[in-house]
Amino acid sequence: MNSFKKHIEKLSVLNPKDWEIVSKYLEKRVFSKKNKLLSIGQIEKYISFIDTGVVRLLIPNEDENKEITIGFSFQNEFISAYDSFVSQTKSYYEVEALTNVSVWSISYKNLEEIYKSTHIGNIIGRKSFERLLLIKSKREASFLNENAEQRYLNLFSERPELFKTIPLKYIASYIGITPQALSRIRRRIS
Amino acid sequence: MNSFKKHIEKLSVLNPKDWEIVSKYLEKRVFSKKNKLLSIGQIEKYISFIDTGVVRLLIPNEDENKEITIGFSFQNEFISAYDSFVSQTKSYYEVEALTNVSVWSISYKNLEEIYKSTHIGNIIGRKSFERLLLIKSKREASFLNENAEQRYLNLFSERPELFKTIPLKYIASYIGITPQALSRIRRRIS
DNA sequence: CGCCGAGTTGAACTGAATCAAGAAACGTGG
DNA sequence: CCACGTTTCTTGATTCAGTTCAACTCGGCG
Repeated sequence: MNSFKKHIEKLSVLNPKDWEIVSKYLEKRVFSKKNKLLSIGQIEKYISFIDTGVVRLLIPNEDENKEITIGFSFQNEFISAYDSFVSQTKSYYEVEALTNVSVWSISYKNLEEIYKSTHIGNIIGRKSFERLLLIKSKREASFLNENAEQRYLNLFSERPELFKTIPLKYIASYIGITPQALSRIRRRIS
Repeated sequence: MNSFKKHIEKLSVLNPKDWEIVSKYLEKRVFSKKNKLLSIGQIEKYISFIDTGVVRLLIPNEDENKEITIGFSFQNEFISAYDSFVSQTKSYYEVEALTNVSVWSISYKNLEEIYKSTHIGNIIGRKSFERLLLIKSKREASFLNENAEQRYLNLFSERPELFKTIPLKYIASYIGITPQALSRIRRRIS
């Protein structure tokens, strides 16, 4: 729980009373590698803070083996199928554990309680949303006016940690190209 | 103000007291065609509801004439440079009036007041965010696993109103292709 | 040891960009 | 209300980035 506490202390001043309330609602959940934190069609019940591990967000495709990766999250980041979470409707993407994963989760209902009774609740909700929107917006812009090589280089400079743990084929999918194309780009620029 | 009221009544039950508070904070703003509601580098101060007109969101590009369109909004929709608004940092995109435009705006500060003193404030914030996130997410998925023709057809079926008022070159830019490519697609499928 | 998934490489193909030029539509001033 | 210039849209020819299909290498694991 300590990593979570430290993280939100960075986002905003955390008074002890607020923390008391928040911590009461934290649920620890663990998942082993390749398992799903959330499957297609389920309603996202949690917003989660990754204590250890790496997860991937993906949209599985009609014709198998053509799934697309829409995001990754690491230790000390929040993760949720936000679309589904905020609207409490079925998710059209999956959340999958790339490694063994351990998270601290707050359920939708409990988050509402936290909103009502603390100041920090809003910060958690707002900040993790801001971050998401920023990533999505950058991503949109990069699809619209960069080529694959530039997208790769950007990703590499902005999130180098990705390349330590994540298979290249998922990264290829994330930047919107085939593994073959990524392989060629990497050879070209090295 | 009436169109705004009707709109939020659709989103949630609106009690008279809440409306009294909200309406007090509404500012009418008008822009004539081709003017900007927000320029690059400014901080978005408002969340606005479009009473009449059409606006376009765009990222102007280093080499002129290569700007990219990242969104449109119509009558009875909310519009804001959300990224900038929520984080109160400089916007990297512009909001431009494609026609003469009239909006009802709520400033950041006043929205905080509304949050504190009404229930409807949250609904306004939350719903317009949900909508944005949904559009962005769909868009991301469509860039990743659809070709230009499919993107065009989707857009056409989902937002036919776009094609009545908006120059095709902006639509081309929005779906991520050149006007020439769009022209060819349209010929091919008709 | 043999297998399997991840990554690489090659060759052919294709969707969309680019460059260039002309046609159509639009709006502004006389 | 017409004439003009400007912007938008279309069409053609060429080029190019990235896909597809296929074969091969490499490293880890049962």
